[in-house]
Amino acid sequence: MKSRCENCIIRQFNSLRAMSKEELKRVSDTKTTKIIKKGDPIFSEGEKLNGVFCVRDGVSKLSKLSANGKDQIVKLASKGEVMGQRSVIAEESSNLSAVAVSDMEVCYIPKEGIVDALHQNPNFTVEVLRHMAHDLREADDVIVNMSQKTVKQRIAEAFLYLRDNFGEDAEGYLSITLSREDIANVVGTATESCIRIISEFKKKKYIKTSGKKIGVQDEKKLRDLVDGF
Amino acid sequence: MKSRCENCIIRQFNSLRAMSKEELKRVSDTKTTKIIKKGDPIFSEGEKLNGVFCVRDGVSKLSKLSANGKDQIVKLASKGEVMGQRSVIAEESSNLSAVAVSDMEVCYIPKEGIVDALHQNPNFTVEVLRHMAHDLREADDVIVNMSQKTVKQRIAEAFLYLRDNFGEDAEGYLSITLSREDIANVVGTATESCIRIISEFKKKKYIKTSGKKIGVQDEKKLRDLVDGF
DNA sequence: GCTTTAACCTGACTAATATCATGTTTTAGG
DNA sequence: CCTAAAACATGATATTAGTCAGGTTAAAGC
Repeated sequence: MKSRCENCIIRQFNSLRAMSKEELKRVSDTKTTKIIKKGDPIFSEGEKLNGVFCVRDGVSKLSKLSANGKDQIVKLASKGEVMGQRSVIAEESSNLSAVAVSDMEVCYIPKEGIVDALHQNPNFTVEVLRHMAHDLREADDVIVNMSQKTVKQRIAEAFLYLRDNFGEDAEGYLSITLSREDIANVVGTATESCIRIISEFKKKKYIKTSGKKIGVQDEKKLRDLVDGF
Repeated sequence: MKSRCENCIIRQFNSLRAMSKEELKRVSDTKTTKIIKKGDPIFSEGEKLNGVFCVRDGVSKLSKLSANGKDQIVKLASKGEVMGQRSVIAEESSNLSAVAVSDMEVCYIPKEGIVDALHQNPNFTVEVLRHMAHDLREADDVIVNMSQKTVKQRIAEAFLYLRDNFGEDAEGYLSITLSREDIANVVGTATESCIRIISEFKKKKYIKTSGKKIGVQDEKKLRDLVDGF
């Protein structure tokens, strides 16, 4: 049994909510749902995308390979986010790779349904535009953080960001579990430096760990650090 | 005598070209043209924008203040570029400040004409969307550069970027003249470090200078440096 | 359950870059 | 034209973060 986009609550979180009944029906008829295992790729940098991916469950990292062979994670996409929009809209091959960070369920939507709606339904287009404007603002903020904050500050900020955007479990650990290497690739540092700073934070009781899980323990201290106190 | 948007060649470079005759007429009727002196602000971070600014001549730096008091320049806008779009679309106050880097002529276009066109003319909306998708890709590239490249590489890249995007004069100097501090703020480094590296490049004959003007002299060496050779 | 591999961790060293101090040149204003 | 301020420049030093090398622990495959 295939579920319908019309009934998908995920839609409430993204631009698809601005689609008309008919547009949504078409999208639903052409979409395919995929199960993706943790660690598996969804698409790769340079690949021509013929559709977008709507995340129903799990988290994906969107990264770009740098000249020195390191992956810079530019965004983490979770429930409700649409991946590959930018490339489809700009009619360019993807500038990012997407890899599942946890087990995922995503819907693949062929671009035709999206592109046609963009040209015919201004409400939908404006909605997509708003989303992209938001992403652009976030990107500006990241640029400033990268150039003006220390690695320590960026790691502290990353934990707060992960907690605020992905939540925490009953014991106060982050719902999202990233490897140290992934965290390093989010903040743009060497894995060893990242591990060292995590150890330091743990020693200072800013955070707590349990296996791979990490939990924010002293929000204020972390925030002060980020703000430069 | 007031010039009309319909006849403005600048329009060819931006999303306004996708507007209908009527929409353009309205924009032209409500716009005002301003002369802005080098160093003068156009708008500031946090300010609520009630319109966008279309650059007719000159260059503006778009920057964001970081916690440690430094300005990070996120973009340089020149002829044909529209500033403030993002904020107007997202209906947020501006996340960036705009300051004239050279004497400028800009047209201020009240947002109503833009917003209404966005909701009524899908071609225009898609055109704006494409532009923003492009900007977002560039932002991703900047993030990777910031985190993965050395200051030296970023400065080398900046000179090549400035030449490719703003051109050079008959003697081979960059058409755009930035202070050392501005260059430092583009690449996200300390002014002293920037000056030092410029001196080094000059000594190695990668670039030449004449007063404040800088010219690319050895493109290949600069490019090799950027690419990590 | 054992073995292999990947992830995590720590120390020592090095390279890159920021900061501070100070001097010189250029530019702008009266 | 003169003077003050801003921009440019360079040296010395301190700090940050990257790299290399060697471990330990945890996880995955046979």
